[in-house]
Amino acid sequence: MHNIKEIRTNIEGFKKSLQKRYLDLNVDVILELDEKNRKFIHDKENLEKEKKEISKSKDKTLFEKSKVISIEIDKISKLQSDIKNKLDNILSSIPNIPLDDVPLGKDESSNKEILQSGEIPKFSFKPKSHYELGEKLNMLDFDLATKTTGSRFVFVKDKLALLERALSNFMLDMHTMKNDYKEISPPLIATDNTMFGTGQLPKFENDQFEIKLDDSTDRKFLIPTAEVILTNIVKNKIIEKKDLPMRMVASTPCFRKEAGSYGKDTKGMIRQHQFYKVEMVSIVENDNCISELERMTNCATKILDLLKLPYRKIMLCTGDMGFSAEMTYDIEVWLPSENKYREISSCSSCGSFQARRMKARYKNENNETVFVGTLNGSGLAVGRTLVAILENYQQEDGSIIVPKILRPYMNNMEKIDKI
RNA sequence: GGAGAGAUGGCUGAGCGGUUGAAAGCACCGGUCUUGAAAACCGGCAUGGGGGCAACUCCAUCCUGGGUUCGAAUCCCAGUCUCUCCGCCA
Repeated sequence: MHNIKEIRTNIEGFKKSLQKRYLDLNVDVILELDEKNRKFIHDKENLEKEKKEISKSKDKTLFEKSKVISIEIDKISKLQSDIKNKLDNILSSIPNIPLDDVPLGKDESSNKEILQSGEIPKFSFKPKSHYELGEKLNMLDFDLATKTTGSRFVFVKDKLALLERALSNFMLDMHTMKNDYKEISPPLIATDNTMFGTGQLPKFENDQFEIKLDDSTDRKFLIPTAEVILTNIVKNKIIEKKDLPMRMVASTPCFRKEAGSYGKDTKGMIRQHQFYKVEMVSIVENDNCISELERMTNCATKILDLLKLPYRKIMLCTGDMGFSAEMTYDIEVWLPSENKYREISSCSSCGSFQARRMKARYKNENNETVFVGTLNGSGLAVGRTLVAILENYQQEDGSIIVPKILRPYMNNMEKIDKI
């Protein structure tokens, strides 16, 4: 959420920033609404002052006049709040502004590769896709999910279910024991206001699963990522400086409609309506966002290092970043069947963008109340990690070697085999 | 599901129709004292918005939304949330 005051005082700068996002937005409309809004506020306040003085004077002869003023105030208030709503609607749909170091570009072709790591496996046979492997093992069942639920769902069974659970546990252990994150098991449902805080609403409502829970006035949604519910822990709070940074991690199912991705990744479990993800969230002092982003990204890549999966780290360009981000690293894991890297984690700094929407603040060293910085990153997407293990660790006979680091989490199983 | 109680500043907590934006305490910041710290004492300390270069000033806000009144933190209605008791239940 952008500060209208800042926009007003730096129109050209704001326009330029939006151009980085390749956004076609009429800034003049914003300024016009802002001006109208302020005029109404001004008029309204003058009347309110007059009314206040009458009531203070307790002069009965003026009471009738006060009534007339009240009616006038109501009229102006209505006009003012309509304008303000329009303005807020526009402002809350404008994405965060990229940091200067973010490469300029419209789409993923302008993303910048930072590094590659790990050895891409060589196969003496044609590597199969994860869904072929999983179906042959009788441990991934897409048809069954279609029958019970619909497309873009899957039944994970038997040893792969264990592998999935092992991955969650392994990742959580790393982040809690080595990386200083506090484990949270949060609600999987969030209110509309919570969804607004992290930026899923109002613009991306079509991607969300709304559910009917009760007749309360707020709306409820299944979380598309634990980022939503973890970040909003600090909503409407003023945090003590000594309590920062706050680092939290959760393993949760995530629910996404994936509207607009028809025909994309329709096979397999790359793109599902429901998937597990281990999510890291950091709440930091605003100046520490960049260093925390580096730290968080390292926490994510460390998991891939330990699993011995080849990956690369890229910085997303201005046009490819998510709505709330000011800088994003994507981590992409190597998938032999596709012969390319696929996203397995995305770590973003949101600066104070989400904090402003959530009204999440802290007292800085000058005792001023200022907005916190928020960051989120997958550490990692569990479903896609499962995919990566199946494909990278596959054997010619269709069995899967269990990565060494996971074996303690899987009753020391060394291989996933049919039977 | 039934019956009650409550929601006030960063926190705790008074106030229950008219200088109350709000007592008091804690926390925090500045000062005196101290070799330094602690204690004690003095002072400061809510948020959002409008106007002004600024000192400053105006408006709103005591859970949310309506209503009564010249005037509402205080009265009325609706909603949300929290707590206690009873019932049901993983």
